[in-house]
Amino acid sequence: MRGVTTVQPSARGRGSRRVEILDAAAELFAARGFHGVSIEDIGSAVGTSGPALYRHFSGKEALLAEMLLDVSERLHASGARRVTEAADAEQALDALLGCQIEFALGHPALITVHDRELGNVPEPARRRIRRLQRLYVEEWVTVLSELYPGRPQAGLRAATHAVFGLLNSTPHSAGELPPAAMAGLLRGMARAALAATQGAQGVQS
Amino acid sequence: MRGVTTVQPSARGRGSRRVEILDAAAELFAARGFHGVSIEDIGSAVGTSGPALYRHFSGKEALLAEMLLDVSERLHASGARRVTEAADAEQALDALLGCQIEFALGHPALITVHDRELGNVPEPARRRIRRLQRLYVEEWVTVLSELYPGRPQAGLRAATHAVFGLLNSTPHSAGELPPAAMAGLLRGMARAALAATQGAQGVQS
DNA sequence: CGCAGATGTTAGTCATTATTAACGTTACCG
DNA sequence: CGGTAACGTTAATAATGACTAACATCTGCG
Repeated sequence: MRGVTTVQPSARGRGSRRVEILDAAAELFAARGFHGVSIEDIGSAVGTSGPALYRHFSGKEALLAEMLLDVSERLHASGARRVTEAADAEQALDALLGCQIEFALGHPALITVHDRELGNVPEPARRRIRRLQRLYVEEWVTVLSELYPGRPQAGLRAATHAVFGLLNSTPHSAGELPPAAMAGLLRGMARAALAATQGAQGVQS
Repeated sequence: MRGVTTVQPSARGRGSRRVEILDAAAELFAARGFHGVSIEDIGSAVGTSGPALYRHFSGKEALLAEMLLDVSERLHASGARRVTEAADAEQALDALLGCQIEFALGHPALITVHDRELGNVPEPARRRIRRLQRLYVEEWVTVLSELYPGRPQAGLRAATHAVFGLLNSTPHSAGELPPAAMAGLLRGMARAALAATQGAQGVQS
């Protein structure tokens, strides 16, 4: 009945269906949480009904795993590349900021899911995702160590997480500002916040 | 069988059971999400089994609603009180920062649930929670407007959300730093980030 | 004492939902 | 043409889970 896909059989790229599904699932997971979304929901979001998804993924958890793995890899990879291309620590930080801001503004749903649903990924994949996340954070910490020498790593790690929180706030203030202005604002705030880690260990009254 | 509550019938406060349940539920919701936690889970977390909770709450959603309503009220109320007690805008901002940091460090689970699970609250209560959240944000925006005049409200609102993201990052960097150091760090970063909203509308290269 | 009320318990009930089974259809390839 | 692989479809199946019912127990109070 619905096999009337006479339009374009499976044109438009080889594994195009997979990404289509992943995109739809990301939106839904971000909006209602992993357990708040059913396979049927995802299916109907891409125009098929429910069990069709098992032609593409071995299960709901596997779908989530692939999604988060992909995000972690993209963040880590583009972060690493742009850092090695940078001339100095200053530029490296700019690159990292650009990387994260670009991703947060461009894929708010993925960012949201990425830091909420790791707990629902089954063990084999979870370790890999965690490892990539850790590497990405360490990239930031390394650059910051170079830029602000003498500051303890623990503080820089906490500061990094804080900046992630700041940058990833995008989904909460959606539409408040045009994207370009938002990017500029976030970049400025993040830079200032990082610079302020200076003597913060108790100096503040 | 389990009625051997001969120890302390219901001593230790009148509605102590309710808060005990709310606390346990907050931890669980923060860790696994609203739909990832069953009534049974919450029950066994407080030593009773499942349906006993219906003696205290009319349902799972009602439980969540009460939890979020309480958080929103506490944040808004203490924010409002401390702002009116402040001598000037500078002190008001300090008060707001203290308010939010104290809450984020003291009740990470509540903070987490508060900005993830609003979508699962049924309509009558959801509106009230949203209203309180909006009022709380507007409190920040008002103070910031006073402190940094001439900046557009939209930008300040976005900046406020960004600072919330920064401060609420606490659950992610748990244990990285002792609480006092963490509080100082967050305060310093937030202050600097807000001050940097100055000419951020595109000045940054 | 005897009853009211608060708080639990266990055993249903009824939906929802992930996953599998069994069965088309369509497109391409020899 | 015949067959195979890719992709869907509509039934089960089986588990889980929210909520209700029916039935204690314990406390305090008249």
